[in-house]
Amino acid sequence: MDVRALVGINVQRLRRGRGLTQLELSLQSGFTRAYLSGLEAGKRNPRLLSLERLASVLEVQIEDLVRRSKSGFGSSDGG
Amino acid sequence: MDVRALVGINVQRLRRGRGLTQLELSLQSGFTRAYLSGLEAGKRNPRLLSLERLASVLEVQIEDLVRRSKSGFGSSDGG
DNA sequence: CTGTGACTGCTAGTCCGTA
DNA sequence: TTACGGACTAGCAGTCACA
Repeated sequence: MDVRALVGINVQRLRRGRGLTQLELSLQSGFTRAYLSGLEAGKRNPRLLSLERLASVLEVQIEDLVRRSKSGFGSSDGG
Repeated sequence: MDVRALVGINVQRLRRGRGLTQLELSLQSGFTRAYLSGLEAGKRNPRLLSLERLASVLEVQIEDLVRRSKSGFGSSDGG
């Protein structure tokens, strides 16, 4: 699981959780809709301040964007 | 407190905690020493994958890099 | 309402020298 | 051991058009 995909999933979940469309989030965050689409798809490598901006609009901490959802706990990162 | 400064502080603390110099961290992470210097000073805006790389070398999660140290809890962000 | 490809401008990150 | 600045390269942010 790529971190980018992880962030994408979290953003989409958070966005939908707040009943927002990509368009609405784009308006509030200042990012374009097309960019958010790619972001949620895990195809983008956002900057720290971009993450901050997103977290702010979604009313969460940055750590909530990079945190793994619990669908299997413990990283099987053997090395 | 800027997020960039926050990350910088965390990186420096974690690095020193592991007894590493900037040079050693640069070797292990692949980033240049000059860059790490600016990063720890909070002057850089790293990308998500860069954060991941740093966290990996420091053996922590990305969230540990963006998390606020508890030196006064509660953001007075009235928002 | 959302995903994708080509394009342009900006900047993250590199390399080198100095204090 | 670390901080700072300038020129350079590669990759990303952001846009438009199409489905």
